[in-house]
Formats: sequence, structure tokens, C-alpha cells
Amino acid sequence: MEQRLLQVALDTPLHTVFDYRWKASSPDEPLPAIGQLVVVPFGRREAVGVVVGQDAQTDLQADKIKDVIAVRHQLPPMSAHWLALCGFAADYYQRPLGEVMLPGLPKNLRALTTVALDKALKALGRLAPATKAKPRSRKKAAVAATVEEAIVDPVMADPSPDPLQLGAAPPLNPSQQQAVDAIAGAEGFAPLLLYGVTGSGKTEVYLQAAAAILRRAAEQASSSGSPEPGQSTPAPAQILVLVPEINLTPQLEGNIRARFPHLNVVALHSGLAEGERARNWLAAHLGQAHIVLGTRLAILSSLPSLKLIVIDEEHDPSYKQQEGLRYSARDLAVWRAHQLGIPVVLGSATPSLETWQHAQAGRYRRLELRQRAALQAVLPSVKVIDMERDKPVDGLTSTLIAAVRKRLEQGEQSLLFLNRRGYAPVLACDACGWISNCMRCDAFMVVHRPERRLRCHHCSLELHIPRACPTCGNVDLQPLGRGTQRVEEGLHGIFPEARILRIDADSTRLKGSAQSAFDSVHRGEVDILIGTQMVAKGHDFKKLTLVGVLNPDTALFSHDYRASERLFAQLMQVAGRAGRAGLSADGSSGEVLIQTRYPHHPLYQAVIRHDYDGFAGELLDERRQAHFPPFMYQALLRAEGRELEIAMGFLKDAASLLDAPAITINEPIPMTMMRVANVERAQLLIECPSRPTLQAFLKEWLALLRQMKTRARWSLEVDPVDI
DNA sequence: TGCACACCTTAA
DNA sequence: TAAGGTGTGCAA
Repeated sequence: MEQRLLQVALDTPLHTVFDYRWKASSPDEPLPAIGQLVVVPFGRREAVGVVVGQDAQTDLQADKIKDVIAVRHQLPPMSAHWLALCGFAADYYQRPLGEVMLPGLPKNLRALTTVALDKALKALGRLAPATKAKPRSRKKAAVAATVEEAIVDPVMADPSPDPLQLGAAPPLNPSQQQAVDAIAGAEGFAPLLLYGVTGSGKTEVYLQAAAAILRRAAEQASSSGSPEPGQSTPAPAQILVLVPEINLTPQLEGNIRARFPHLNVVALHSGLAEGERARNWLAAHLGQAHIVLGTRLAILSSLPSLKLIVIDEEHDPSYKQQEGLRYSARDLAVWRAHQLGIPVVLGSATPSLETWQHAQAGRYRRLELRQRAALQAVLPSVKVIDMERDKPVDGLTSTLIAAVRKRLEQGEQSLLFLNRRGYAPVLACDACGWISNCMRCDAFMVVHRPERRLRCHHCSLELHIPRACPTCGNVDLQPLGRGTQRVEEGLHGIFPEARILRIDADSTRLKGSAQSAFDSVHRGEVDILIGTQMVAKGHDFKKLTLVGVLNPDTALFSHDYRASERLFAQLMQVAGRAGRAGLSADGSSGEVLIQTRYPHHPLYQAVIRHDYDGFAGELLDERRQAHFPPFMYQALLRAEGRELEIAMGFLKDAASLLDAPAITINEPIPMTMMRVANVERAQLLIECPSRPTLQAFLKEWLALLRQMKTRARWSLEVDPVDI
């Protein structure tokens, strides 16, 4: 019987692939293809891995090599393109291949039994070969479903002669039409920045460009011969739409489904139940899904006929994975589009400086939408309220209170934005100076009044609110500062007749509660909405005409050089919630009021002018002079240990291990939030103006680092965002 | 002596 | 990373 060696990628931190022996179970069982999923013994466990090579040389002794346990023949192998994508990501982020390939697969595909997998395949009309049956030509069996068991694909079941028949689409304005034409008419790799103010109808551009690309692909497919009978036809084209967060997906998903009622639209995000996640992932992998709408993790999904990638709100920080493989879904999307030779659309009203710089340099094509799309809707007027002159009571200035009252009288909605959840950020004792420090972290414990608890937002330690000061016994403890809960309390006092709703991570902890909260705002059951950045994104509340920003100043003086870029984007985004549907009852446009102690700060002045271009230009000049990204490439080596010395010692040794021209190795520094959950952390920043030079250095350096003996836990992040 | 816990080794 | 083996200190 035939025996061959396979190289298999497994989800372990070891930077290698593993050799296994494969033996045919019957004379005609084919050698597992590259990209095939297999089950192998690993240590004392079994694990699912991906075949990444065949018959490579091995230095291992023959008796060390174990046999493959099972091959997932019922799944078509992952495509060469997907393998290349994972290979690139593994290389670029300096992680083992298996750690890129496997964690992104749905759990049901990584399970050691095939029960869930076969169930999902069956639901999709693709049947696993009967496991008990005598071996037969598996290739055929794996690809084609048997007639009586095939559940008809919903796409194929539709009697409509034209599956691309669209739902009603609003007419486009000229700049939207130009953008659609540019995307649909792009040939080969084309990165396009769709720069459009909030409410300018970017979604409509995505939808119509997608329609054009799907239609063209369908025409090409039908002119080049009909599919074999009995096989479910793979979609001639697939489109991937990335969105920042799960709670945005329902609305957009609804829009897409309504527009393409005859196409197979699937969602991919971490909030899905395992069964649905596996079905949707498989629909994408089998080419059945025409449109995949997902969060960052969807960028690593298998899409055999991908023809267009859209990244909505491309500047959003949630495209960056912040644990495990710390990838940027946006950057991987651009790489993927490049490798496939397809267009990638990056949409934003406030693009990331990286993207903006690419556009300025002509590497990305810029498409602009300067007007709001809805009839009569104009950009909201933005004003600052000087908190030195108009002293706030309960966090609200009299100007803002008057503006809210006016909306109440007009039957319109107001949104108050405060990016700080809880009741108060700290509890303090006036008598002895005690404050609510977390006992495990260098951070305050936040007062949560409804739950009557102190909570650390860094390590989630929870305590009862003490009735008296733990050091001096004083019973009069004062909450200092103001979070959303406290503002909500104050609002009830000021507007006893108003319907007030708070939306933040605390109020929406239960599954589905965020959606029902947003629904009730849409239905007009809320007069005043108070919330954190959760409310700033995506939602299109028709009756909302006033946005109040309560206390954004802290971000102005952050040590993080990206803080002002983020604050600007956040203010533009939350401001964009006002007046999207048209004019207010009194004929005015939407209004945005920002309470600040620094009314003349250039950032606020730029927001007032809606002047992203000017502000981004200034920030880019600063970055260029300071040698910061996007004019510098960075990597960050982090270390942690029980004592700070362990972490610092490791980083000092690491810093002197290797040097290279054009590489700057900075001094190791203890982290700002030094102690988190009783672990001391420190970090070391590496910089280089050339990306390839940095990559080459990291590769060599990490090989040395991995040989170092240390008690520190460490990890490297390429292109870090939080430094 | 038993055991909880920290730390180290190994994976093909 | 996960699982198992080894070594240490402590209560009884």
C-alpha cells in the first residue's frame, strides 16, 4: 500500500511544520492534497491540521514519524491563494503558519469528530461521503452530492430567471455614480479610497459596485459554458464586505439582503453560534456564498471566487486584532486584493493616516463623496461650548441643556456622547485621601452604581462599594468624575418627563440587548440617548437632530500620538449621527455641541469646519517631522514577568543581541499601565524607515530571541497601534 | 506522607 | 499552547 510523507501545519507556538506518514486506506484513495484538513496525533493529543507540503525532505528518524489518523476528504482543500495569504501573514507577523491557519477556522471544522462538519455540509446540500461505505472514487463523492440527500441550495431553488435581479435601488448622485463606475471598471489590482462624509451614501456605492461586478461575472460565466449537471454551481463571483463591529452588522446585513434578494448573503463574525458559523464559513469556502459580510476575522476566510473586497470605516481600530496573531485586517485585505488582482475599496469619512498618505502619494485612487445623499440633508453645524464660561451642572452646560430641551419640544431625539462607562471613574475619601486603586493593577476601580460595585476595567476585579473608607472609616466617600451612569441619573433630574436610554457595554451585556435598545431608538421610543462609542457608529437614527459631546478633552493631551487622530475620527463619526434624514422641524440642520475647556484647540476648530483634509495634512506633516508612522515602520517587543526586572532584563539582553544598519532599537521602557493583574510589563520599540529592511531584521532577530533562556513571557507585534 | 503549586519539557 | 513530569514547601 502506498506510503508518503506529508507536512502539516498545526496550531502550536512552535515555528515549524510537522512531518506525518500517510498510508492509503485503499488502492484508489488519493494522496491528500495540499490544503486538505487532516487529523494527526500530536504529543498525547490529537489535532486538526492543514497539509502544506508533500514529500519534503526530513531529518527525523523514521520511527519518530507518526501516521495521519484521518483525512477530511469531504472538504475541498483550501485554495493555493488562501495558503499563500496565510503564508504571507505568518511571515509578516512572525508567527508560525499553523497559528495563522487554524484559529480562524470554525470550531466545528477543527473538531476531532466529523459530526458537526457533516451536519453543516448536509445543510448546504453538500454531502459527506458515507463513512461506512466501501471506498470508491472519493474525488467525485466529495464534490457532488447524491441526488436524494442533496438539500437544494436556496440560490438554485429560486425560480427567478435572473438571480441578479436587484431590489429597489435609490438613484445615485453624480459623485456616487463616478465612484461606482471607478470600482466596477477597475482592472486588476486597484486600491480605492472612498472618501465620503458621514451620510454621503457610501453603502449605496458598495452595493451598486458589487451588483455590477456580480453581473459581469455572471455574464462571463454563462457565455463560457454551462455547469455540469448534478453539481451545485459555484458562485461566479464572491464579494467580501468587512465592517468594524458585530452590532453594526444587522442593519447593513438587512440592506444587503433586501438589495440582493436572490443571492446567498452570509455573515461571518465571532457572535454567531458555532453551527451557523460553520455553515456560513463553508458556504464561502464552497463558493456558494455570493456576498460575505464579516468582521476582521472574515479576512482569513476561504473565498475561491473573490472579486471585490470592501472595507467599511477602514480607519476603525477594531480592524486590528489585539491578541494572538495581531494582524491588521485592512492590511491583509489590501495584500489579498493585490495577490488576486482585484479592486479593494477602503471607505471612510476620516481615513487612517496610512491610507490617506497612500492616496496623497497616488498609490491609492481617491474617490470623493462631498455631499450628504439624503434629500435636504446637509452636514450638521458644529459648535464648541466653553466650559470655563458655561459651568456644567451634572456634567451638562446650560447651553446643551437648552438645546436638548428644544429637541424635546420638537419631538426630536438627542444623543449625548461620553466615552466613559460606569458611574464615576474613581471613589475617594475626603478625610484621609484614600482613592479606589485596584489592588492588582495601576488603575482606579470604577464606581458602578446600579450594581453597587467597584470594578477594575483592566483586570475585571470586582468589589462591593465600601460603606466606609477602608483606611479611616469615614462614611462619606465621594465619587469623582462622571461616567454614563451618573449622567443618566442627572438627566432624569433635569428632564423628568423625557424617555432616557443609556447604551454602553454595561447596559448591553446580555445577548441581543444592544439590538433591542437600538430598535427602540429607531422606533422613536427614546428622547435622549446617552452612550459611549457604541452609539457613535453606523446607526442611522431618523429623528436624531442633536449630538452633545460631554468631555472629550482628555484625549487632547494623551501620550499616545495616535490619540488625536482617533478623537477627530470619533467626533466626526458621532457628529455624523445628527440630521442624517434631513432638516429639523424648525428648518435647521443637525446640530453638534462639544463641551470643552479648550474651545480654540485646532482639533475642535477642524471639526467645526468639517475639515478632515486640512487636519490630516497637519498631522501628516507632524508625523513626517517626528519620524512616526506612516513614515516609519515599527515593531514592538513586549515582555512580562512576576517582577519588573525579569521583563526589563530580557528586553535589555534582546536589545543587544543584534544590530543592523537603518534599524533603531530604542531603550526598553516599563509600560505606563505597568502592573496589570499582578504582572509587570515592559516593552522595546524597533523602528526602521524601510519595511523590507525591518522584516529582514525581525526574522533574524527573532530566531536568536527564541534561543534565549528567559523567565519572561514575551511577544512581538509588527505595526503596533497602541504604544 | 500527601498535596498544592511552580516550573520545566516536549510535541513530528 | 496543552499536557504531563519533576521538584519544593508545608501541614499533618
